[in-house]
Amino acid sequence: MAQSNAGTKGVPRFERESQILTVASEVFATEGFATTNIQAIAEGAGISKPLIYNYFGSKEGLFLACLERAGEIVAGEIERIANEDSVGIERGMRTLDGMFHVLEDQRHLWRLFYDRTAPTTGPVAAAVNHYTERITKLADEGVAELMALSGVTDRLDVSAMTAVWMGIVDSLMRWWVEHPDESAAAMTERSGRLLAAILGGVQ
Amino acid sequence: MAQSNAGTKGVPRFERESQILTVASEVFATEGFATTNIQAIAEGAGISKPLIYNYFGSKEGLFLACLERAGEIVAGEIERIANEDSVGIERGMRTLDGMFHVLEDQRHLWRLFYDRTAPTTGPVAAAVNHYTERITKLADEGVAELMALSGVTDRLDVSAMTAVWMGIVDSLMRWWVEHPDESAAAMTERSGRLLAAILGGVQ
DNA sequence: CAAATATGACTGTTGAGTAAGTTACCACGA
DNA sequence: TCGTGGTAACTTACTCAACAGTCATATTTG
Repeated sequence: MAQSNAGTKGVPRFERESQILTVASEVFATEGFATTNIQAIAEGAGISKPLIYNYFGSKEGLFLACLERAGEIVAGEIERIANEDSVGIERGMRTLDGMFHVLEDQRHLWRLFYDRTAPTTGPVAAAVNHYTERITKLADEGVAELMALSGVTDRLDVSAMTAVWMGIVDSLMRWWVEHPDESAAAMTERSGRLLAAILGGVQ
Repeated sequence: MAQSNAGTKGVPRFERESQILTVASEVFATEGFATTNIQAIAEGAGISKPLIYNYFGSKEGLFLACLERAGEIVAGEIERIANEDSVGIERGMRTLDGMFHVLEDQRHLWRLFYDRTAPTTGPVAAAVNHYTERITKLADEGVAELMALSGVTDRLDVSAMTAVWMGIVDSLMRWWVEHPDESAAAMTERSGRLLAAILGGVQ
């Protein structure tokens, strides 16, 4: 059969992989793993489906690669900030600021880890666990510190508060995705105003 | 062909529908619309797939019925509390308490409205919009009131804070699903302690 | 026996994954 | 500087399984 469109376009593997990952991360993060159509990713990247399978092996393999790239960015930044010497609310605000800055041009990446339709066993589940644990561990540590300042040490309370904190970050990220004109710096400032409003509105 | 298992089992339609909805809501809410297998719901309810199609027409029809049942419960309760006369943080805490109580035996229902894999057009999308708007409208109103106490009136700030507030409720619900032994009353008390910790931990 | 409740066994489509090949690039020898 | 062969990049056209949805038929109840 005539396959007149085949043949290399001179794009080296690494570059093509990275381009595919960019497209795939956005699609996976917005549609969810199960709903995502590999064909659509191929079209979005301007290539054919088999090339994706050549490079990533399977849909899971592709998703895994997306997770790893995103996970290193997010977990790396959170760990970097945890190693600074802020505590309590201050540490929370710095973490938010860090997230806004590293994810400014790829805001959706955060959502890759909150996908109910992703496989719950195998390497994907392992990677999700790995990164969420790295992130949750530091969140939990920060939250425990904050709560201790008010004399709360109950493990369940700390665990619930950690869930709430992660939920807050998640909400802000989602809100940010829907407001593409807002800069990272603007988001940091906004977060500060929201905090102040809570603290001031209680009387 | 011999279909020896057919024939009525004496369960009237309304009762069967309601039983199917209970099973379906839980599966849809935990797996997501796209990943959910109708066959699995049928097995969970101890009936066959065609019966579901007889009663609900399609997968979307079934999901829609779940949404409507859950939506009325949640939106109804939030509206009831909004008509009371609390404001600010107090109103937020009462809303939480209301949610914990009406959803105590069906905690996952809340998640039905946060499904990225649900259809984005047609009657399902319309229902999701209808209920999230009813809920968000009241949340936004409450949040605007709270923020006004601190002198914040910026629309974007209020909108972001509403997103955060809904995210907090969502996180607590999710945490609750993972801690089935906690009662509604315990959750309300816990929420109070978490709030106090934030307010106290800032100095 | 009419209507309601119920099912086994099918169809059709969608989409993950693959087989088999085509085309461009590049290092090397003459 | 011009073949030439090896390899990396790339595609068309398929297979196959899962699952939404349907059809024809069976059983019970009033």
